[in-house]
Amino acid sequence: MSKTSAQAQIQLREAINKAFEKAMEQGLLPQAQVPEFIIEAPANRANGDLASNAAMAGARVFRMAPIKIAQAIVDSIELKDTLFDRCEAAGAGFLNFFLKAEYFAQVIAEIEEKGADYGNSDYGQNKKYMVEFVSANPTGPMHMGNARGGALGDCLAAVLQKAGYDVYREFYVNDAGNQIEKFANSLEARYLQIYIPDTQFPEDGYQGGDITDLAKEFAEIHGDKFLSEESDTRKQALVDYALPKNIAKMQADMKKYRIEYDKWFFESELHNSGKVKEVIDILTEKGLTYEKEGALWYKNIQILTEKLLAQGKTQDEIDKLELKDDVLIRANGNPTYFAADIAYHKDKFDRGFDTCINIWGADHHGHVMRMKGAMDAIGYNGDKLDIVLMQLVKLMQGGEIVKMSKRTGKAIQLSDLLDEVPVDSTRFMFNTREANTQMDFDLDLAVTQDNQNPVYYVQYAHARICSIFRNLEADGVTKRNCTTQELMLLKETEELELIHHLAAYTDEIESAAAAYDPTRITRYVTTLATLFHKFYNAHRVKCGEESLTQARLALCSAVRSVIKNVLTMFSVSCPEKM
RNA sequence: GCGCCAAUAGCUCAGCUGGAUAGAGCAACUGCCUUCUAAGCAGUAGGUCCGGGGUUCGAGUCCCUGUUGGCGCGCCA
Repeated sequence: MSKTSAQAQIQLREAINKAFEKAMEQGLLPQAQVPEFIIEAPANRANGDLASNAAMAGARVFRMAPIKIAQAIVDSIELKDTLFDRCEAAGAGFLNFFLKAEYFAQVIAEIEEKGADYGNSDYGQNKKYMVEFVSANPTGPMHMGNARGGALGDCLAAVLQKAGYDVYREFYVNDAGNQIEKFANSLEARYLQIYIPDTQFPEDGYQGGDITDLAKEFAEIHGDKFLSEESDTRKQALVDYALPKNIAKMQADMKKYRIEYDKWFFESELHNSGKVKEVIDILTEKGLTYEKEGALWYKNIQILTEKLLAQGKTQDEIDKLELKDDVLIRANGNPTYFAADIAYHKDKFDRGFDTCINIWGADHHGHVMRMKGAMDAIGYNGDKLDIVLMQLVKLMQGGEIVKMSKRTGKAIQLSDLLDEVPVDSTRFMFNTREANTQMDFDLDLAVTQDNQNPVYYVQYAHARICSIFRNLEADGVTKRNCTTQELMLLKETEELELIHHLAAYTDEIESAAAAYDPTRITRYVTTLATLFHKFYNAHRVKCGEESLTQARLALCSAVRSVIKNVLTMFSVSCPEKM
């Protein structure tokens, strides 16, 4: 919470509590427990700068009409040494509070003083948080879902940092296991088809054109010499060629998308280091595994049933879920993805993270409960694993749905998107919709760089302010430090609305962090731009009065500073001219 | 069948822990540039907040139920 707005809230809460006490002492209210109440900004400023439901919340305990309680508080409240000017009882029993002009002046001064640090919070108490996001399979190109996950994950990480968490970004590369075998089989088939056209392609293979291309490139380098080799040798050579290429491409794409990971974590390391075996052993020691039909199973039903019973679910409700046990080691001896994922998350917690956040596609939601349960099962706290589920992106082009799939070979890839749509716009647009909502991404619209795009609207406000400064400087008017008295000249509705919104920034950061929702900040900054544009159209900075001009310059400077603050945090550029 | 997510203006979506007259953008219509960037602003029009119950001073928001849509329920990841 910003210092000034926090100060106001604290003062108000205290004043209301004291007013309750005083009103009870004086017999205006019967003796009772002071109720819980909230303080909020009313939608309509005619109802004050801040409002409280304290009187309505007390209706039951005081056994009085809310409006009468409100009146008692108004009569008893002392606001002399606060940032508040006055208090009114209104409506059904609301308490409306009006701020003094000093408050608004103080907000501007605070933003000026803090600059790029404005909005920083110690909310996160420097806790170590990992955000794992994108983590696309290296068997094929990244798609639109990865694009959304990248923008949401990276900006969530940025918001958490701003809110005072110690944040670590990680990409999990599934460079082992079943899908790599499929990858190998697909590559082999495409390679063989070059020389033996009627070679059969595996039914569950990856049909994307990228596989054919990789096989061709491989053939151009090595020719037909792998035709005579053993299949295993041939597949190994193909994977050794293609996998690093795919991974390098993913890394290049992420970089282009302005995402810098602290670590690219390779699944193969978990297998090679014995960490997968280790967690399986732990589970076995705890009696949570059994063998059936040649495979090793994990007692998911038992673990989740215990967990859900502890949460107050009934056995009947749990039975309805039709829980199933999971395989850890297949009959063919290979560990499953699930086994590796338990080892991966154990490793995360072993690295000292307080909380691990994963951004997953909604199609993985079935995995959430059992993954958390598995953490509990190995003796860790599954509640420290938080999953943000992201509904899949529906890609629209020419009014039709473009089905995205690695297997159709017709998917629009992340790299196509990055070639066509500016990164600023892509990152911003994906942060205009909550993870929870299904999202249509209109490729035609995104590709067209027009003014419908909210990112331009925000950038334009910034450029506009820069232009004001340039023009006034050309006229010999330079911003100087204002006194509090001068800043108190900002009295117009548009000015005060703007300052209110500026003051709310730190709160917004904290609530976005708490909700794991960076899209709130996108909306925040869009609203900030709107309020600035309204102010700009209603009033002139260069208005003929020196002090007021300076006060308005200070306001403009504060708005510019906060816009830049947000855009920089989200790695979106902030042009001074447009 | 079971579970997860959703349903708010013609379209895309906000609405934060329940609060005062449900908001914005796009699309439509009307205005505003000889004065700091019109990529902007002001205004008009547009709503049974999916239906039905319930909880209370008060419900778009919470609970129950039904309907519709997306996703999932593998020795896939």
